[in-house]
Amino acid sequence: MGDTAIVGMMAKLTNPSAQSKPMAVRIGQPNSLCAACAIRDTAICSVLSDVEMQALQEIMTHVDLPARKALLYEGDEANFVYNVVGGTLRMSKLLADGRRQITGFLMAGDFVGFACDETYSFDVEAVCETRLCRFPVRQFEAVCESFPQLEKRLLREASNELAEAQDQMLLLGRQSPQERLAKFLLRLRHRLERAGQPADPLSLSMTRSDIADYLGLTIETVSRCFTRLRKDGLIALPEANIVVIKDLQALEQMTI
Amino acid sequence: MGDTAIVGMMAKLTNPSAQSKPMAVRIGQPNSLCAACAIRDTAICSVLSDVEMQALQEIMTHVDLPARKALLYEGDEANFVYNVVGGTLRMSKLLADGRRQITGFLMAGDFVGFACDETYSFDVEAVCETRLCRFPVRQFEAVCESFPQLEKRLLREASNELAEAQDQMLLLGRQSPQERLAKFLLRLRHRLERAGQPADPLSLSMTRSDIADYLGLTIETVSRCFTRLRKDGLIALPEANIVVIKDLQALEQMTI
DNA sequence: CGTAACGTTGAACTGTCTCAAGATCCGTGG
DNA sequence: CCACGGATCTTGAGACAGTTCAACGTTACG
Repeated sequence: MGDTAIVGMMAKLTNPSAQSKPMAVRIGQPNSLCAACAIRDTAICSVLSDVEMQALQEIMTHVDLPARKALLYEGDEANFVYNVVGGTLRMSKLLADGRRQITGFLMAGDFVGFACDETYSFDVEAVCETRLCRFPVRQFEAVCESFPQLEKRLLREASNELAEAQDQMLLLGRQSPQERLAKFLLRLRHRLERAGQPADPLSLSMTRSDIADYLGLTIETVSRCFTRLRKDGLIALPEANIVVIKDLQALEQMTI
Repeated sequence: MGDTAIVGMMAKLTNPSAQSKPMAVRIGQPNSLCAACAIRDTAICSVLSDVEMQALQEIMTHVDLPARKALLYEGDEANFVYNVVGGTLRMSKLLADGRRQITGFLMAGDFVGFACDETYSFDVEAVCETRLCRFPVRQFEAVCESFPQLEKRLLREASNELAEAQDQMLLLGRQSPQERLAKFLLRLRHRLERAGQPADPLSLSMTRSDIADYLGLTIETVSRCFTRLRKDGLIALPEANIVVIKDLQALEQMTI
């Protein structure tokens, strides 16, 4: 019974086209069982045994966000760290005049909250309906003390993000709009596959504006690039948010 | 006696204008004393006591690189991690046709070798004469097991780099050439200050080509931006590689 | 059915790149 | 000591890619 509810929730969270009324931010006290969680084997929790996980579960609460709602803002005190359970978020930075750069999309299994300061250095907002589990950072650190493999896993996670960030710098600094979009689609595909979500008809949860701010382009350029890839037969676009990859090799060739 | 030699070495390494004949790669077996090292209190070693540091020192060897020599290439087996003792290196990624993006400059106190794979995902080359200390990654991990504060320090280091990477994405994706150069100069100033090196007349160890590949621009655009900043009175350029910041506030204002 | 958000397309503009030439600095060798 | 060649940096002119501005189409929703 409880399980079906979770499954239903996850179905909605992982399928962006299944829209529903935005609900208020909900902080769930009644913890669902971590052992049965969808990201049990992919998130940082995967390095803990079911018994060890008790310690995490005790300090964990759920956060549910409707689409477009912010989880945290740059400058906020970094009091919590999170795991994404389902849905998609965008991490971004702003300039004074409103220019925005999205530094990454966060999806099921991702860790949120690497902070070098007392405060976050970025905004995080939900792209679509999203669920996270939340840990008070102090207590989380205490759990890390007990389980060194958790800290090691965090370091692996950070190293991964660092490598991705470097790849994104290459994209932003030296690749053409076409190449950027191709890389974006391939990454998204890879990311969804890894999260065990449908990736053949790629379903985009983010808008053209989000993609543009991620790729360092304007929405018009992004749109033109989609059209170009479609006309060249590399992709199909049954709907604006549904991408079918028709020539994987050609796409991959573009990004090298 | 040994100490004076080290001091002399460091003077050369930290002052890019003090050029000397390029020497071959030298891997020093006779370890200088870590306790007396210039980066003892800024690098990751700072979390270890002199006694604890013995464990690191035992597995450490020095590497000396002449300018332009590579330390490692993308795809190499990630068998070592490093600390930069003195000098400057560039970390970069290449596309098949030779386009290059420099993802960061490494200076005294920086850690090298965050790898999410069995292999490095970037090139690292010396910009000027450089010294590093090198640790076999397996043995380094073993030392980490013994001293959990070391792993914690690494995580802090990675989180820092991640925040810098995100700021660089903002720069590459959304800032004008002028803003990019201003930000670069301020960062370099900050970085040198932190490393305890002279930062008032800013002495650039990297070429215009390096700066261009770091900022996602061409060398011509970088040159024009230098000229523009000079004509606007924000900086002075007594030599091409010496920058005097004349209006710090105006520069800072540009980057926000 | 009307409005608002989102996406696409076209035309003109503009900033950066490309290409080319000249200036400067450095180490080398006559 | 000076001439030379190479590397680096600067500057200019023209080309072009991506942005800006504007209009239109589509979809979702009250």
